[in-house]
Amino acid sequence: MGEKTKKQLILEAAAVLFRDKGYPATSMRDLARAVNLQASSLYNHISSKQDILREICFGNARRFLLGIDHIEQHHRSATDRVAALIELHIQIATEDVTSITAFNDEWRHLEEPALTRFREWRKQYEARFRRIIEEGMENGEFRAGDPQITLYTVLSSLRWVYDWYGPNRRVSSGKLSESIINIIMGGLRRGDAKN
Amino acid sequence: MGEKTKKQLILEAAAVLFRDKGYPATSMRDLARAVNLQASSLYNHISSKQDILREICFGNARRFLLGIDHIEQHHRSATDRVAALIELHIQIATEDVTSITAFNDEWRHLEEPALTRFREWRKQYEARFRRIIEEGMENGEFRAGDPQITLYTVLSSLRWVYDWYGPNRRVSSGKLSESIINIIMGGLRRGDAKN
DNA sequence: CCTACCGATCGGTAGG
DNA sequence: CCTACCGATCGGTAGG
Repeated sequence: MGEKTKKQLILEAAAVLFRDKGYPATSMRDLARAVNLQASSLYNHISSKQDILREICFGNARRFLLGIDHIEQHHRSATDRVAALIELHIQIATEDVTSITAFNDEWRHLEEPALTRFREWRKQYEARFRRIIEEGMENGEFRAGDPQITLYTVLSSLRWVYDWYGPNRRVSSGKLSESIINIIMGGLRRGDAKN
Repeated sequence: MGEKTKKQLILEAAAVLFRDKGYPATSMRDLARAVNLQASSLYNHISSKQDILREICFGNARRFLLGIDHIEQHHRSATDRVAALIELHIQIATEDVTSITAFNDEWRHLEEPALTRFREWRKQYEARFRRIIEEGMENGEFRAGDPQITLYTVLSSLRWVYDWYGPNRRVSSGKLSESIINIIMGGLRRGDAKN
């Protein structure tokens, strides 16, 4: 179990470096220095640089998929489900900012076959999210619109939290979710303004 | 002027490579191959790899700053200004997708002093955008909220267009702007739903 | 977990 | 615009 902890330390240090410099610009010597090891000693805990990226990306993909599983089971209306999904993204982002940023920005450096698997998972996640938006549009909870454009606008609007939360924790995770849910659900415009 | 054209070709090829592989993973040999040159011959047109990144990032920063200049002069209400800013982002993204993606994702690989200068420009742009949101909240056009959180949510919601537009041109730039303005201004929820 | 080291590739220069 | 080449650094292995 001493082994296990060391590997975890390496993965965490790698996430920080990948976030700050990106995967290709992070050398195994950088990483070794961060955990007080020689570069060659890293290979007692991980099998390759690519292996580290895969663990980070797959681990986070899993968190999102488990999250949407739970939400589909415990919420019924499209409004509740979208609100819960927004909360999920904020919660994941705020409880492990560095890992999620690496996941978001560096997945494209995955090699095959991991890359295809990762894209598959993401496609599934997006399809389920889009289905919820479509249901909301069909049953009148949401205004009509292009579900794909709506999906990407919502998903994308959550991404800044990954880059921003951490150095700027002046706002609690709960307050942040509430603010963002308000903006996404209700828009900028005041409710009593002209349509 | 043959020189000038060749440099432009190099910058465009570099933008494609930076978008696809990222700045650190793009080698000067990759770039040379893309423009049918030997790696060493690139240096007759550009002075360094860093020089290419700087031109791409500064050029796009300029487009955004000129855009917001124009909007502040020609629009008065916060609603019009935010709508015009959204259109600006979509327009810039759709008329030169590759360059803008490199600008968005690779600027952090700028070296000093370019990095500081770039951050400065971005800070100014964000401050002006935020000021418009604050004015809208003060005069009642927009619902009250945290201007900083609102700013980032709006800015971020526009970012997916950079990654997505290009292979997916099934939607015109105008239609896309209209849809996104609707979502950001009015939110997901139907206007007649409970608050 | 270390020392020693590998072949490959990097950004860039010299010189023409 | 090319050939030839530089020192530095890369991810990773051998062997203990």
